[in-house]
This record gives sequence, structure tokens and C-alpha cells, in this order.
Amino acid sequence: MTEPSRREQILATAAELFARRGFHGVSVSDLGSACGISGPALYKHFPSKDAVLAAMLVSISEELLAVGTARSAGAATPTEALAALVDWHVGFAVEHRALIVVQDRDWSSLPDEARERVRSLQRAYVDVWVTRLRETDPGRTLDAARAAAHATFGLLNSTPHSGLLDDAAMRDLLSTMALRALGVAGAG
Amino acid sequence: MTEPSRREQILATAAELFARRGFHGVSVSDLGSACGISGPALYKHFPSKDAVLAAMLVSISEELLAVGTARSAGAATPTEALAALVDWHVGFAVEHRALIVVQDRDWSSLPDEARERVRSLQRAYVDVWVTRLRETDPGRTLDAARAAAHATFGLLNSTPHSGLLDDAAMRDLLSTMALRALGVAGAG
DNA sequence: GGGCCAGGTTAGTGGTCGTTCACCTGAGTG
DNA sequence: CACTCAGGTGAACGACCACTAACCTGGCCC
Repeated sequence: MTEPSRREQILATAAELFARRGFHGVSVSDLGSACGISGPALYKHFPSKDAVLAAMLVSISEELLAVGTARSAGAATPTEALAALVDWHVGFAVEHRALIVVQDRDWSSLPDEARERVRSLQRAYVDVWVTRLRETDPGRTLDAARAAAHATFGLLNSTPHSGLLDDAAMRDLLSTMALRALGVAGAG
Repeated sequence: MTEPSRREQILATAAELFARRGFHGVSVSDLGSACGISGPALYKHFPSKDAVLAAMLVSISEELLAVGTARSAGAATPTEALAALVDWHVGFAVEHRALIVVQDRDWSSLPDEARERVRSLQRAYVDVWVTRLRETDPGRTLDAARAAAHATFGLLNSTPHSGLLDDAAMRDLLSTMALRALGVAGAG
């Protein structure tokens, strides 16, 4: 099995370049030569430049939702579920800084179909958080819970903006801040 | 006096368009016709497309720093200073959602000189926060305080991602979450 | 009323981009 | 050994973009 390494090399390289210069700031030729091949060879692996972005963003949205759902379901209490969600999300963000940047910067450059796909996956992911948030605090409005989830993502996704701390320290800091922001007890 | 309305119309329109489609996703002709003029007429007001972006981002960076500094200086205690900073920042973010989006998405498209200018203004603004943060909690490392400030900006700047709440409710929610995240006592 | 000029216009230019085309190659297969 | 075909190449194409050039116009000033 061990699927084609070229395709994945392209996706990984594209993530770094798109994160640094933006989707429109990276040409097909740039991307190709960063992979050791050049220009139009990309079209042997993807039908278009858009498709590279789409594959990238759809797959991370799917992973966030799938693992997030599992972590939440595996927790004994709503509070523990939120802690697990924060832990998962911050780990993902620290480990895939480039993808985080691309996801919320170049999301709007997606072709229509992929954009809708990503949006619906993201909505579902937000809902996992929202459900747990409203279990811990039933006074929260649906919209308020959604806004709180978005705000927490903003906090956790700030990782790429400050490469000051090492990964472990960054994870600790962000987890603590996120749990406090959400009003989850026991955040040191 | 009442300076040229065209120039400011262009800046305001550009902020909206850049926020929606990205700097590279908006052509000079798009921007012109959104202002009721067309295409190259922009060059009567700005020397280049880059200059529009630069004027926009430099001016908001200056305002954030200037008012932030004043608010911090006007506070009696470090804790009150942080509350004032949060209040100012969240108010700005809610009121200028488009600018917030452009600032951290298209920052890298700035011409070199303006980019350095904006970066140094932003560093200075972060330092206002960092100083107050370390006064309230001297145990914080310089880098940890910077990362905490960036994380708080990420939280506060999440406004544009969820237009669910009205402005007042959004300000309340974000202020509360930010102050809790920062560990400032007396937040709801 | 003639001259100036801020602020428009349209047409054009050079460059870049995404994409396609025709072609090449070398490893695997019957 | 002939055939195939995945994966590469460079050249070319059409679209679009930022920007320039040449020109027009209407208010203002002496």
C-alpha cells in the first residue's frame, strides 16, 4: 500500500508555501520546483491548483471532526470532554501550524463544492464543542456557545503567530488559557 | 478641511473587499468599480495597489498602539490596565471586523518598508500588554507573556468568524473570556 | 475668458499565471 | 523483445493583472 509519496509531498510542501505566502501568492511553478519537479508535472497528481488546496483542507477538516467526536464521546463528563477537546485541538494546532494558517486564510479560495464541504465539516466540529459547552452551562444560548467555541479556536489557533515557546510549553499555556476562558473549573 | 472623501472611501471599500476575497483576490478594477470610479482612477489617489494596503494597515496599527498606550497609562493598577486594554481591543475588533481580517491575512503582502513599520508597531503594542501582564504576575516569562498576549488577540480577533451575536453581546462575551484566559480576577 | 489642474476616461503594454499539448523516458509485463 | 504507461519535460496559449499613456472635462482664479 503505502500510497504515492509524491502526492503527499506536494500536499505537505503546499501547506508550508500557502501558509507563508498565501494561496494566490504561490504559483504552480513555485510549488512544483519546491517539490523537485517543475511546473506542469503537478497535473499528473492533481487536476488543478484549486484541487491541491481542496484536498488539504477537506482532509484536515475531516480529521478534526472525526477525532474530536471520538475524544468527546470517550469522556466520562462534559467537563472532561471539554478538556479532551482542548487537548486534541491544541495538539493538532501546534503540530500542524501551517495547516491552521491556510485553513482560515485561504478557505475562501476553495472551489464551491469543496468550500461547502469544509464549511459543513467545520460546523459539525463546532457543534461537538457547543453540545459539551451547553451541558456544563445550560444557561448558555446556542449562539453564545457557538461564539465561545469560535473564540476558543481563535485562541488555540494563535500558535503560528508566536513561535516563542517550545511545543510543550505552548501546549500548556494555550490549554490553560482556553479552559479558563471557557470557565471550566480546575484549570490551574 | 474635511479631507478628501474619495481617498477614505477607497480605503473603506478596500478593507471590505480585501477581507472578503483577500488582497490578491481583488483587482484594481474591482476596487475601482466598487467605488463608482473605474480601474486606473485609483492611481490619482494612491501610487500603487500595495500603497492602499499599506496605508490601511499602518494607520490601524498606529491607532491600536496609540490608544492602547493611553488606556494602559490611564489605569490605576495593572489589573485595571489589562481590563482597559481588553475593553479597547474588543471594541476596536467588533467595530472594524474587516480591518482585523485583513491585518492578519494580508500582512505578508505589504511592501518591505511598510511591513517593517507595521511589525514594529505591533511589537510595541504587544509590549504594552506584556508589561501589564508581568506586573500582575511576575512569575511570567517574557516569552510566555508575549505568547499569552498573542493568544488573547487570537481570541478577541475571532469576532469576524462568527456574526451570531449582536455587537454588545459579542463584546461582553469576548471581554469575559479574555480576562478569564489571562487570569485576571473579577471576571464574571 | 483663458489657463490650470484635480480627477476622471479608454486603450494599450509587459509580465505572470493556470493550464494544455506534444513529446520523452525507463521500469514492469506477456 | 515489443508494449504500456506512470510520471516527467519544455513550449505555447489565453486570460488577467498592475500599471502607464494620452486624452478629456469642469470648476476656480486672475
